Amino acid sequence: MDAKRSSRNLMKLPEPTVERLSEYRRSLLQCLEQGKTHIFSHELATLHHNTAVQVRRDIMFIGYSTNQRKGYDVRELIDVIGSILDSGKSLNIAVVGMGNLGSAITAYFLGKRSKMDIVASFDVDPQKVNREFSGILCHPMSALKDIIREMNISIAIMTVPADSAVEVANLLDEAGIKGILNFTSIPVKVSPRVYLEDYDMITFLEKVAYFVKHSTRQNVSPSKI
Amino acid sequence: MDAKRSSRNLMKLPEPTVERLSEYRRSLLQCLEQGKTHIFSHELATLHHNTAVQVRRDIMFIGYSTNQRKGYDVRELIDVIGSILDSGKSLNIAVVGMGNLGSAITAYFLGKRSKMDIVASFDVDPQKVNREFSGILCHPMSALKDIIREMNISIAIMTVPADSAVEVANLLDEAGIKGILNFTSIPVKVSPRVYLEDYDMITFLEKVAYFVKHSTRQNVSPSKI
DNA sequence: CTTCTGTTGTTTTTCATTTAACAAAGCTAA
DNA sequence: TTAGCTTTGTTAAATGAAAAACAACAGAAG
Repeated sequence: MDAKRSSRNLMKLPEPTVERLSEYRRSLLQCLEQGKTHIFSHELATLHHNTAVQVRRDIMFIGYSTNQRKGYDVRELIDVIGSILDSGKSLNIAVVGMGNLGSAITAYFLGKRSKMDIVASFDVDPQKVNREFSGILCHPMSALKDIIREMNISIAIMTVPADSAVEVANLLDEAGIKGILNFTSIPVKVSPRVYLEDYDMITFLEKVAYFVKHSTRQNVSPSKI
Repeated sequence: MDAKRSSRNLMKLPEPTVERLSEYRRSLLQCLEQGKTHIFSHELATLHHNTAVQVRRDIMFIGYSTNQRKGYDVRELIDVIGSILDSGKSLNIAVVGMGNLGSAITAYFLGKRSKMDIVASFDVDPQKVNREFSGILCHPMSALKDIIREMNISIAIMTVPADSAVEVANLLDEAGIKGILNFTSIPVKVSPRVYLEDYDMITFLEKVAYFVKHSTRQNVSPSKI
């Protein structure tokens, strides 16, 4: 069932692979800054706590290959991953809820990736409305639907208090948003049209706690070169 | 290979299962607040965008069962999940780096879970040292090793700037930390003894972006009841 | 009392992802 | 030039998780 992937990025990649590719790129960009032009599969593997085989397989997946044995060309690899992850049009993003977390995230993302731009933010607090946070203008909640349409925003980052999570999610859904990254600890329901990713930090912390307690586990597989 | 799991929580659970259990508990706690005493498998499933079968299988995994057909007893289920996730001693946590993100996270976690306490924070900035953030005292970076030992801290949340990530990770490693939740966009190396979870928000955002673009995908499986 | 419906618990099957094994090819050095 | 080492690319096996199918059982309704 090897559905032809001759021409790049036509096929849909499995979720874990997409995640890893994003991580690889992050490291590759860093390598570039340090003037590193080539990188071996096992180097990338070490950086991301998995195996060299896994890295090669991922890279094969996206159709890149080098015939050199000096490792992968960093620049080229970044471009190929980019052609998969960024494919085509760039997406506009909004941050909803400009509390501590919201403004931290806005500052954090700023200019980290082309092809993904935070273009607006929202809050109920009149103190915050019409102010800029990290250069991004904060709009009143009441304007949410209109602005999302006008500015062609397709992804929302939800950083509102728990008790308004459901309400806000509904608003976003109605406004025709395409994807939501939910930082709230509340599970929300949206129409199946919307891609929803729940991102609860407590869950991750509990995961770490669990494996710390059952600490026979290693975070690196022993077969790693 | 059904390795006996007669007595609860002896066996190590797979990572995805641990993640889901944590998420279930979050919703269950919410149900409790709303006065809901029983919950069906398909209700939990809807809340978490997976199937009723999956929920039942997870619950079976941890050895809980109800003979009633009124659904699971919310209170009991919370306790059983707790006995797995919180098993035994409670863990002390430190936040390293009290910038925007660090203080946001500190405030966010506050009192959300027993059995996991943020007990200290650290920063290089003299302006921040000796102040309290959300009731947690901020210590100078130089005291990191000592405090970690004194206060028996086993998990660190890393929210420092990118360029000091590696250095801080080494410090934590040397101090004998058991688990690290890395919010930095830099991959760090630690000894295999340490459980490391990288938590890059950009990766998640890129994942959402990818699947928004390839939007044939549904976020809920159609076979969900 | 019996039947029917709705829900759970377990086993089996299917599927996807990871791991391993192997083949090919380029650089290096003798 | 050739032998050997190192690294990649591909195919095949194994593992692990999700889905489906099925069995059991409690309560409701008639």
